[in-house]
Amino acid sequence: MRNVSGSDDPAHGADVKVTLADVARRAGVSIMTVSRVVNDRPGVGEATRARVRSAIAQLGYRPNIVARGLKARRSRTIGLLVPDVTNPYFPDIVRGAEDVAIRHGFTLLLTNVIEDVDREASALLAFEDRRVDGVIAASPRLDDERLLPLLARHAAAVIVNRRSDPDVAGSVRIDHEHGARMAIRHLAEAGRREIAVLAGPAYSHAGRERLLGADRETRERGLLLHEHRIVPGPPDVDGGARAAHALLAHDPEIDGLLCFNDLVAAGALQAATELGLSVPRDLSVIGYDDILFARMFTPALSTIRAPTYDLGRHAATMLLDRMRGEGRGVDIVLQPELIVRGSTVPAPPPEAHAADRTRKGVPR
Amino acid sequence: MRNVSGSDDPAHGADVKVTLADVARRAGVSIMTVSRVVNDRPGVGEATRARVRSAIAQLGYRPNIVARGLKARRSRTIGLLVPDVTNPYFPDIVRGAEDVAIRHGFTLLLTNVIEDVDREASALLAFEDRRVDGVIAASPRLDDERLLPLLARHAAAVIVNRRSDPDVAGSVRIDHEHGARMAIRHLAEAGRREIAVLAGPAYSHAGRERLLGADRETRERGLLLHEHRIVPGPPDVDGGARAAHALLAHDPEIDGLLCFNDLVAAGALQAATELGLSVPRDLSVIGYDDILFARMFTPALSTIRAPTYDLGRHAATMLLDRMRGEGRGVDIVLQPELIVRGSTVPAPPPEAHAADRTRKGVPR
DNA sequence: TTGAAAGCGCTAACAG
DNA sequence: CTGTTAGCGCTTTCAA
Repeated sequence: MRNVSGSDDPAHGADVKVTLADVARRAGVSIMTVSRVVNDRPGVGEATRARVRSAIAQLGYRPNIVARGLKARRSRTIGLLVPDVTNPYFPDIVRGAEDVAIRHGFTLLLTNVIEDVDREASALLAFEDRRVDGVIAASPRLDDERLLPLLARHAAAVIVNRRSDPDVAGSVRIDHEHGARMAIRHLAEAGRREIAVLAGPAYSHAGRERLLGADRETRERGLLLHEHRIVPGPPDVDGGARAAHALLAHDPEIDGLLCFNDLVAAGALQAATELGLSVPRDLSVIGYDDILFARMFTPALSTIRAPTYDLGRHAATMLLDRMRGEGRGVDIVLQPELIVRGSTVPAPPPEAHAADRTRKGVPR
Repeated sequence: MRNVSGSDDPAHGADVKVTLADVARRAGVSIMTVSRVVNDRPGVGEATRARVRSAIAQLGYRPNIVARGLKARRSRTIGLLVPDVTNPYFPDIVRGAEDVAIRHGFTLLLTNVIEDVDREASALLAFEDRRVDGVIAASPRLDDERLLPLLARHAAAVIVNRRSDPDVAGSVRIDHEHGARMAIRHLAEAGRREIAVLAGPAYSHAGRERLLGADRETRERGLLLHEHRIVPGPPDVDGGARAAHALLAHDPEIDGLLCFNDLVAAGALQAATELGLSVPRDLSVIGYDDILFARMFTPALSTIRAPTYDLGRHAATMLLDRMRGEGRGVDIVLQPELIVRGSTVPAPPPEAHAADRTRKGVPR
């Protein structure tokens, strides 16, 4: 019973695949009957059904998804595109999406495009070649001009972290403008007036929305966000360190720094240390995303928490809906949350507040 | 030219797929000729080849990998199994494997089994149903009894972080026994005598090897590793915090702690803080893996660096070899490296030593 | 309730 | 150099 390889044949070594025909022969029925049983379709007598079931079990039959996909035009596979799994922001999205997908019998084809737009485009084509049933593009960097036609060729698509044409793809995103506004407001309330932004990759849509929010919020507070205090750069620790170093060395007036994400913020914290600046005394640093490690930095990083797992979960759910032709025109916008820690204010509030309740895998 | 959807038909919306037959008709040749051109096979005149090429370009033809896989029995897909992408240890492996795979025209089917052995087994079967060309199992938790038959059904397989029967699967692993020995030696040389181990999941093979190394090394140094100072637990921050809290609260003598991985160590650092212990004064903590964030903890975490990216790279290379029937019987064992930071010794040495050279995305 | 025939899009093997 | 035939394992359609 626990023998996956069938009882007739120990099936040591590969390529001894049992087909519908084998099962049919064994059960003394036609291959169509077996197919019906396998797919739980009506039109098979109880006795026959039982006989077929037992043949399936004996032979250890498993349907060949490739063959099924060729005929039936569905693969029960979802293509998931992420810029870089190495950034802890994305694995949470992956897990959210995967949990939903698996529960519905789908498998994820994950592609990591390493922050490379061309690889992004070719990954989308590769998904198509493999006839995935739908795609989720997490934080795509391609411009609409190139992205939308590529997505339009898929039966169903969802974009994470960016607005989209609802006919082409659903959209699940975070209100980044609001997130950036919260961050700026927090910096301002901490008394910071000379604010700079490490803006991340120029092609990031989320980044642009945050910049918009930061710009508006500073303006409304009568602060200035000088253009040369908006510094683009790669969305990783190294990129953050370099950008922050250059920025702070040339412009020591800066006392508040909003970072593209927590990795960039980690780099900024390092740069500050190298330059002999004390955080938060001389400089307040706020990140974005609230990755698991943000609270372990020194000082612990204030940040804007993005509900990443939910982002993935909603994206997959929405995709499944769209595959069934439902839910077109539904967009989901999730609200981020301000998390205050030691990198922006001298005396961090007690850590164990309500904000920590949604995060799994973290003590308390 | 840049029009992916073909020039005849704007092909807005999905399911307007161009087939070999379409191209053949357009080029006025047989479908076999087109197939030869697509696959860069000889036996087609230059003129014809050019004509076919242009038809392919005009129609935006892309081969249907599903159909090809059905006939040719290869999908150019590799199944990659990881316990949990949320642990920064694994994304590095993923990237290493993916870089190699993509360079050779393969795609990764990634499955995250969330530290669940049953999901691990079913993921392996799902790979089979999809007729992947080979599988890489990263740190599989299944016991040999269950794992090996599952892998044997695949044409090619590689196990990461664990020994294996070379007929069934290749093996790329880290010399964990040695790694644990280095860790213990380091603790001992720092004057620690009362050593405990947060051993991670009982089913982890890597964990067992490390325990073996720790046990031998302590013995050889005339130290004792009491059985009740070996505490299993989940391999995440939360698990580490709980285990460390319980252990240290009941056994305050402990002055050296070897952790299953850096996440567990992070939890241990938190627990130490909660218990009012100063690291490294009262307690030295050493992790394992050297994830990107280890250096950002407070204090910065001493750890055993595992060459993760290389692990993935070698695994994929070995798998590709085995698919071609080469390299059976070749095992790869990589050596880990001791990284000393502030969590084990009071005065951390200058950070920017040679050890940092292999790690990408980190300043300096 | 059951089965036979046709074909998804492609490639291997053989013919011309 | 080019094309024809057969068939991968399955599901859809239609007939019994």
